[in-house]
Amino acid sequence: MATIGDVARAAGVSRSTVSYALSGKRAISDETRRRIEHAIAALGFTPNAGAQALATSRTKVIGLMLHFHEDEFAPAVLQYLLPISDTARDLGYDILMVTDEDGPQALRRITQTGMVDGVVLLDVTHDDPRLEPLRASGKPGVLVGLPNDPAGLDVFDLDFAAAARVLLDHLHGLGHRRIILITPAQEVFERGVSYSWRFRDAAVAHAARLGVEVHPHYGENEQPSSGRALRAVLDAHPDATALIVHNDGSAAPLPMTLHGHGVHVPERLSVVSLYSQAFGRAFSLPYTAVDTSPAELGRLAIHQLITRIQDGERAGPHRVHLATPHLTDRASTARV
Amino acid sequence: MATIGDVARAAGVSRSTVSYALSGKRAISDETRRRIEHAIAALGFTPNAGAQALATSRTKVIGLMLHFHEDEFAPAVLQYLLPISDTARDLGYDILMVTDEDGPQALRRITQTGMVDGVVLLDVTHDDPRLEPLRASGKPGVLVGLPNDPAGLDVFDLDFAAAARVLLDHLHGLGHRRIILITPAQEVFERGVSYSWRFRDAAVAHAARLGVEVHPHYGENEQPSSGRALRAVLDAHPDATALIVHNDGSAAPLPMTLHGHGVHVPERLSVVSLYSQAFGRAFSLPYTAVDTSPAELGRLAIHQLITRIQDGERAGPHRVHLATPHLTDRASTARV
DNA sequence: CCTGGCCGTCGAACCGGTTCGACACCACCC
DNA sequence: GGGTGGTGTCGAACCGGTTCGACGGCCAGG
Repeated sequence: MATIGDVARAAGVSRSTVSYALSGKRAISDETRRRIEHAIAALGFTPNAGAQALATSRTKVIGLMLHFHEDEFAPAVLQYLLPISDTARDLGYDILMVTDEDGPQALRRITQTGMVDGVVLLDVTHDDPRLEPLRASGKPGVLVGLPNDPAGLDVFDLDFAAAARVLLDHLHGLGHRRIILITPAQEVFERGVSYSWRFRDAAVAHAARLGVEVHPHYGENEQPSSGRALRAVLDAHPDATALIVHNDGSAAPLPMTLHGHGVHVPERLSVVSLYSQAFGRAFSLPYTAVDTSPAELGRLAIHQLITRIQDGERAGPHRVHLATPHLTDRASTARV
Repeated sequence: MATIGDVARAAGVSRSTVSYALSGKRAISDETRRRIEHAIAALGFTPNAGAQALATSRTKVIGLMLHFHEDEFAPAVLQYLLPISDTARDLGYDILMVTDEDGPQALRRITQTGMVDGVVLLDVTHDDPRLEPLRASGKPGVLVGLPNDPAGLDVFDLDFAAAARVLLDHLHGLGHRRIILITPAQEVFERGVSYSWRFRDAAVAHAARLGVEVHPHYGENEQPSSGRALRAVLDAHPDATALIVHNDGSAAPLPMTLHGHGVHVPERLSVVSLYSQAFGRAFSLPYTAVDTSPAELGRLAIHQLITRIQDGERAGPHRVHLATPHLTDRASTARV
């Protein structure tokens, strides 16, 4: 593997001149630049990442921390991965994907060794144990998921409370007054993933204001328990006219579940949910839903992170960005 | 951030002594080791990854190259990600995840800059353009997916031809003589993903040997086209008694599709497929199927890669490992 | 008592980049 | 004609580790 010294020798200049030609931080004569470029092409020179990192304390790598939990639906996480990776690459950064069981320790490892310039945390919980080591590391960090105290970090998440109100308003406008809500699994609440209660509590509160009955029930993540649970809930509320599903694991098999129970949508039951376009396409979900736009959030998160990596203090105060939910009407709701 | 020099000073020894205490490559007295460990704990020292990489030409990072294609079902790729990441971490390696559009160039970037010690390629095609730059890089590489010429690289994949025979034998044993085969989408064949024709061609050949009719049809990846296509195929072969589905995108919505068409399994139609346990669970698939065991393949691939990184030549000749398929009977087949 | 060998430690060189200060050269201006 | 300023290049130091050769001290063996 050719080094910058080899290039310098081939071009008949010093190593520093080659470095400046590459970085453009000092002026280089056309003639010299030409010879250097020639030598680089001839030798197939590529700067060594380790040496560059050592000299500049910059690695051009971003850490992406995620963890697949038993209680959550794996394909859901995937939707964030790709946009984050693609956006980072467009901006010249690579992604170090970390899925360790022990998040805080893994975080310390990648930050303190200087492997990464910044970190994205996915699936952040209310009292996430990764936040403290992240702050202590001094590296820029951006969160997907809203914690209790996001001080010193940037947050990008959907405004789940607003999403609840949008969906309720939609159903209320069509005359629905008795509504079933399938929430994330109980373990998700217990793990402290705040979107679970941000949505549910806002739904309950808004329902009270509208004079609507909302009956929340914990969803399950896998079939067939998910289907059985849903049937039990439907049976328990025979007079309910609408269903809100806030649970990927329950939404994915929903068409089959409802069909299996002979429930016609929207004639017998109006159904609304929350999921991304990609998710809906993969699982063929035909429901009116709030778009959770993971691609959009991932893009924003990476842009913010890289701005902070490159501009430091000048990037301004830390932000909590809660994206405004948008409803996509797919005609799965009807007037009562 | 504390450096090895700071530790040396605090412990009253030289930098090299600290290095040897850390690596264990030379003997260190108990007394000195104690002082060094003390200093390390007090200063919170962690060796700098860039410096270490520069000095040793080892990064303890593995490149993982994948790409999400339009014509393939996203959740399928995910199944490989986690086991690969977990296994690597267990063995002390981190994962650099690369999803670039331009695979060969991305591969050159991560190998020639010395960012990674080795590379895993997912979803390898018959004539994969990433193989040549990978070989040229001189870094160990392991493939998931069987290419035309795997010289110099290790391959881990399911034996799809054997899988076809296992499934056909199973159906043949139950008396089925007219069988529909849903293959991967046509674009997958055209992209050169060899498992598509390895399975189909073996099925056709084996069927001829058994005296069974097999009718292959390209599947689609998304609903509702996938369902429509299936119905058309079923109508075209009204006398078929069994269905083999070799297509994640068609398998995922299969229960709903069949249910929607009023096809009872296994009374009216015996159904077999190929998918992993995790995939089947996520999509609630109740079919007798060959287990594609992505977790197992991922684990093996990483172990082999790391052996090769650490042992070089001594790791022995390159292997093409085609895993023997195993059938999990879920009672979705019946005697004719 | 001397010698040989092992043990534990040190200093220096090296890995491959970046960056600072110095300086030669030239044009320009007064 | 001498000072000024800008341009282009160089050498040296530095980033933070690893590793090689050297060496002093100690113990065992002859």
